[in-house]
Amino acid sequence: MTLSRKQREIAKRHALFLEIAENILAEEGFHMLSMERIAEVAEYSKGTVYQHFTCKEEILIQLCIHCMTTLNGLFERAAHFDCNHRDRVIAIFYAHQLWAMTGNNQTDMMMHLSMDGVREKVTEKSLQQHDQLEQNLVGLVNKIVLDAINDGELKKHKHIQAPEIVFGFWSLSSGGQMLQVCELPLEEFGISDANMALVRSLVLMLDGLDWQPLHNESHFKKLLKRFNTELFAEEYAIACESMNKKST
Amino acid sequence: MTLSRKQREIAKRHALFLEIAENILAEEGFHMLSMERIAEVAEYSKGTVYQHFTCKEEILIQLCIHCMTTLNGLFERAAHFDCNHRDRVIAIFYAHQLWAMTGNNQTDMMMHLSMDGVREKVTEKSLQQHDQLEQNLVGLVNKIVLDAINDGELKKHKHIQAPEIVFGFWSLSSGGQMLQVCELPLEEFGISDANMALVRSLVLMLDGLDWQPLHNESHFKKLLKRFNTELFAEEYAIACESMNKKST
DNA sequence: TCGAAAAATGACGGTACGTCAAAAACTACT
DNA sequence: AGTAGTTTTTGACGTACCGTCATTTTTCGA
Repeated sequence: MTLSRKQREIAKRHALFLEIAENILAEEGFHMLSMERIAEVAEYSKGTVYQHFTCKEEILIQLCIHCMTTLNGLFERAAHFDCNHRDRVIAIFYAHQLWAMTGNNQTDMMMHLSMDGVREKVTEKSLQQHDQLEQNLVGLVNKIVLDAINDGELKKHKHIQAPEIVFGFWSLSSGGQMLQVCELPLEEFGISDANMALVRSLVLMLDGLDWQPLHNESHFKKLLKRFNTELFAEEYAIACESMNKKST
Repeated sequence: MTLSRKQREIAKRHALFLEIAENILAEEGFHMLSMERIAEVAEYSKGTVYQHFTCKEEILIQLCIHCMTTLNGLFERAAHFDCNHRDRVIAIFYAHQLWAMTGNNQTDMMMHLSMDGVREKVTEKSLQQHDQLEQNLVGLVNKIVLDAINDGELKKHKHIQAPEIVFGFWSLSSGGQMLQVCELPLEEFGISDANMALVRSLVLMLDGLDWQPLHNESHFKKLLKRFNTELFAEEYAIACESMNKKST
């Protein structure tokens, strides 16, 4: 019992540190995140922070793991939505966009993680967790593609296999988010709603694959509405709120 | 005259510093790049390096500008290749992939640039140069899309305009490169040739747009061959060499 | 209440950034 | 050539952050 209470306290502080780190990241950006600062805000000393995280990068990857777990949940939900496989892919893609809008700087964080020198410094355990989650996310989409082929929605292509299709989706989505994160003047380029542009690009790919059933515009609009009201009602609200805050 | 000689010397050293920075970046990664190290390798003192670059970030953006100038050249060539508009888009996309394979860590570099805190620190002049180049690159592709619409290759879509289409291409390409740069085990996911997967994804988007004339496989193969032997013969050779070196 | 074990602390060594006063090199004029 | 004035180069310095570890403080059972 005593031990357990102690453990609970430690876990709580662990979460506290992560939360503080996330706040700093969201409000002041990555370059302002430092161990000293976390310790200061948490009113602990640096050494204590180091008892929870072997290094700065370890905090980063644990935040990422947290993010990806959320994302995994969203994807799972989308993958089991009551619709055909084609629309499920769109649902997952949409979930990714929604997620990026929801939290602050989450995409940014993920980008930093994939940068040079991070994977080398991080705990083996965290690395495995991270890679496992990544596998899950990709696997989920991959399975839908395969299911679609099995169920006849999608014809097998000679020159592009399921994993390559998934890679294409993944590139489109994460690339689009990256471009949004770096302070590009997208409006100047003539893009008012980047996320919608990305979803429509995805649809282009699906159409290019001749993935049945093809949409007409009204079906597509209805589908989006279902996402916002049924599947991701809560997330949609948060995303809207978050967007409003930004423009204020 | 005297002044001019001086200026030439300064320009030469400027280039030297940039070259050294590029080498360090390519061989040891971003986290090993430091002003001290550049000075040491160049056999100058730190202060002298700071006379050329106001800060570390300034070196980064100037390297990026150099990269983007090269890229701009490739894109220009591709945009005037003797073929239809559809194939020109593919040529530009292909150029981007080839470029990423050519140099070392160029994509990596560009990613670092778009990260938080860099744009704030950098010279106004460099920033403008960079943004101008970016505008050029995007504008080039945008123009091809518009031309294709004018020439009847591509029908105007109600719900996705030219800039959004370009944004889709851009996301796909840069996202794909990002995923390759972070040390993802793409083979494990079932992807043997990521760049080909990306090009094929692009073709899916074009097909989805019903951008005429549609390809059959043999046309596509021939087109790629033309890129490798006519349009980008030199770059293709360098890219192959670079790939071999990596696998050694 | 006490003493051993566990936890928290912050001084310390190290690295890198960016600055600036002093030293060195260069120029032009006598 | 010698010298005075200007420009360039230098590296020591102040600051910030990382990660470590000996010392101090707290905890907890006897």
